[in-house]
Amino acid sequence: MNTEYNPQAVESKWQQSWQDTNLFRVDMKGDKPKYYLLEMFPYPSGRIHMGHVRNYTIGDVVARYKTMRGHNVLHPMGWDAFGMPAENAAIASKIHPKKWTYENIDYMRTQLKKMGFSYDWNREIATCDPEYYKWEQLFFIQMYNKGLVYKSRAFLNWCEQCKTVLANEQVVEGQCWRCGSQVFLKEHDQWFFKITAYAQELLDDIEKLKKGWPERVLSMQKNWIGRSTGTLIRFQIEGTSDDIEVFTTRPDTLYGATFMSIAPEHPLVKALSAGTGQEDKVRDFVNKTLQVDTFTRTSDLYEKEGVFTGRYCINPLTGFKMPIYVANFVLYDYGTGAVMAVPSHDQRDFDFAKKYGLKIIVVIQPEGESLDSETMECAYEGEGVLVNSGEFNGMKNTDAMEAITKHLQAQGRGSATVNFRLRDWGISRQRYWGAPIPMVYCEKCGTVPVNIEDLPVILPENVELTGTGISPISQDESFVNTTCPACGGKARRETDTMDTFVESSWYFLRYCSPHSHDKPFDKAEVHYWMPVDQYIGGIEHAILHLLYARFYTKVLRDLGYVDFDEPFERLLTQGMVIKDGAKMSKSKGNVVDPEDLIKNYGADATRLFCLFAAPPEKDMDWSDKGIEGSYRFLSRLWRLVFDMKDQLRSADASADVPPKSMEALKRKTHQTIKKVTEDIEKRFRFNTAIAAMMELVNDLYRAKETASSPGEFAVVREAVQSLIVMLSPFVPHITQELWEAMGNTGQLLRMSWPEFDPNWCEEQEVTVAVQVNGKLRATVTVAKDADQETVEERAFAEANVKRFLEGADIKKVIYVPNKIINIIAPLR
RNA sequence: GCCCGAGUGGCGGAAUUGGUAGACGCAAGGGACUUAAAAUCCCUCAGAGCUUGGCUCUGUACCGGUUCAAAUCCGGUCUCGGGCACCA
Repeated sequence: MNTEYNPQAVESKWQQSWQDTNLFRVDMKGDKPKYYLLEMFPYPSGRIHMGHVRNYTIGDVVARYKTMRGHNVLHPMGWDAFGMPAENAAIASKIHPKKWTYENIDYMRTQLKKMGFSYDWNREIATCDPEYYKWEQLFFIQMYNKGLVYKSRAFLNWCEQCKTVLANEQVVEGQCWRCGSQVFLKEHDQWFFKITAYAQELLDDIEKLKKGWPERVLSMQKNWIGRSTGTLIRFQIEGTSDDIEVFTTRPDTLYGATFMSIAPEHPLVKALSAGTGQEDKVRDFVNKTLQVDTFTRTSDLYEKEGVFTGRYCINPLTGFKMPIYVANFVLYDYGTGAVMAVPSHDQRDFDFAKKYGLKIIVVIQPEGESLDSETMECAYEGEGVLVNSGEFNGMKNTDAMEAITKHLQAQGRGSATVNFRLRDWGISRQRYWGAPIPMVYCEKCGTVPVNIEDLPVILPENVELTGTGISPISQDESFVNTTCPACGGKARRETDTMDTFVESSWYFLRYCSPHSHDKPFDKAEVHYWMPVDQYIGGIEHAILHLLYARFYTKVLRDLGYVDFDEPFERLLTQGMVIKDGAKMSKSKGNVVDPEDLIKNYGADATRLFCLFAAPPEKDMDWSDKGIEGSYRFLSRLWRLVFDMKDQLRSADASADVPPKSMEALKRKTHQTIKKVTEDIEKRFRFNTAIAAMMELVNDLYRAKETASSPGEFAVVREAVQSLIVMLSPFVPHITQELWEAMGNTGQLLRMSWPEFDPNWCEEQEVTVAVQVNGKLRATVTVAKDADQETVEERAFAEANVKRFLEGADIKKVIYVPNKIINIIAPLR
């Protein structure tokens, strides 16, 4: 053992040892309770960043802790390896995405090993491996056969920069989640996963997640699913037998519906305007609107405009001829893409009606007021009583909602319905580096799934990447041209690839049996390990990945693969790593490279600071000075053991009765064990756990000065030994080295977690605060659980207490044992 | 606009059930050791005041309330962060 703490030497020594002994290998043998700890796997972008370091350090503490508590812990790692950066790198520097990806994986694996994370590398997976995406293609076909996958032509979010469509979840404030450029709507053929079929279940099962997931994530998911109840109403288009369908949450205002607004993307637009003389105007308006990016279109400031289609529809209750407008504010995506407009009771419709001179009819009167459609200056959106509403006049509007819906139902013109904001998940990507969609287009048979025996549909490697926006594999004739699985005739393959979020929707299942060749995963293995007991990752996936994975789990359940409803029992969303008040980014120049930290301070100091600087769920401020503090602490720990190593080696840690001089240290030791155990177990508060261990080190430095006899060193040894074991999940390398230096053998990961003795956790003397009229006037030290009389006697003896009691009558004394005594004594 | 969270020293943060606010660390200042520096060790460190080895007052975004006692509970306000949002 060296005098000086040299992290590099210590860390590489033990990393080698762990690898050589397969220390982190797990399987489902044994009678220990299982524990599945999962961190969100990284995209192999090239190097790990501080966000990974923080995420995986938190996970590693829990994994090691649970192992030491006697659990059989599955702690896997892999690569979310399909995705656009690989392709962009290929376009920019002519490296094949596969080569680029696998080189990155190799480098990042080395980096993760240098951090000392306890992954079972035997279970490593990369989603770009055909052995992985083969099963995804199988799921796709099975979902297709079950009606959970369909193809449709629709207006979709298009990112010009990435040359691909995006799912709704991947558009943030009208911008691409990946590159930040503006998103436009563009008409496309797309494959969809029918996530809406699970909308209600996804919402209902949030209840099951309440005990283990952060409230914040659940409320975001609830918002996203966006359930609202209302009425579906069919309006007949004048002069035809066709209908326009509308979803409304205000059927009570139907008598006031005086016109109709439909989205520019609505498929009826063309037909409606045909032959009315409005055709040109409508076409120009639609084209103009479609050119506006999504962000502008959905902003409050965007001018509300519309064009009359030249047609009318009939209000089913009043028979009123409602002009049909194409309006730029109507979302094709929500409800039916058409809205019945009630200008008297909806501000937007009111503004629109004023602008285009459309009729306004008041149908709800608020109590004690009388609105007049001629004079009203804004819409009335509140509650009231129905007027101008035929047989419903006089009814409260809240009652009228149901009554009118029933009435419509009887006429065959409407029905009560539930509408979700959630849209089906569009998964086609017009990009190369992804899993091919296993479908074939046959001239005779139409769209046909690939035969299951023919999977995987391998992504061709010999392609040219130009970045022009045409799917590269569509250029590969040998890939595209195939035979129809049904009739054997000439056919063409689908050339879009799947959204990479599909891969991350089930990778946690593959980890359970990563080498399974004949099926996606072994049922018994999955049954043993799943669900994930603790999932850890960034809040940025609150909706995206976490919603998709929940959906996919339910689909796989319905396909008979798994028998649980939710994949992740508990979720911890860790905060971002911030420096100088901003998220680390190249453009801001505030990036800290973990590799430099490992080089300068070692992995242990890096891990320690990540855990100590803030509680895991909060954003963490990076501080260059802070990591020096962590390094200082580890050096202090090193010296402590080094200075005493001879005495510690010869001391007997099992001596039961400590000498008087060491009672305080023994007490502190057991208090620290209790605190650290509870902080990890109950609260995930690693920062306070570390603070407690720092206190113990401070006390040990004091004890070191006074200890001389073997009996005293026995207590010191117990303290140091417990400390090293407890610190090992946090800083596994230095602790292992010190463990050995003290004359112990074996891996700390195989040691059991120290137990505290409750008798030694309690102080025998306590400091009781003495208050007079609620203000602190003194403190007295008394025996633990001293009775009130004793404490009172001591309290009254305090000079400062006497001073404040002078000229006062003691009315009442409140005593909380071991804490506080409050003397209530108002002045005379 | 609706729905969540948060607000404590110069800074990161602690106070777990309402019971001594500021643990632990960083920064800063002072001292010891040293030829010197680094490292290390020790001390001070919320603000104001005073009769200064100690004591008083104020203090957990702001205003008010409940309570013997509030950072913690309740009502209101402000600020910041996040989500949803022309959602029919």
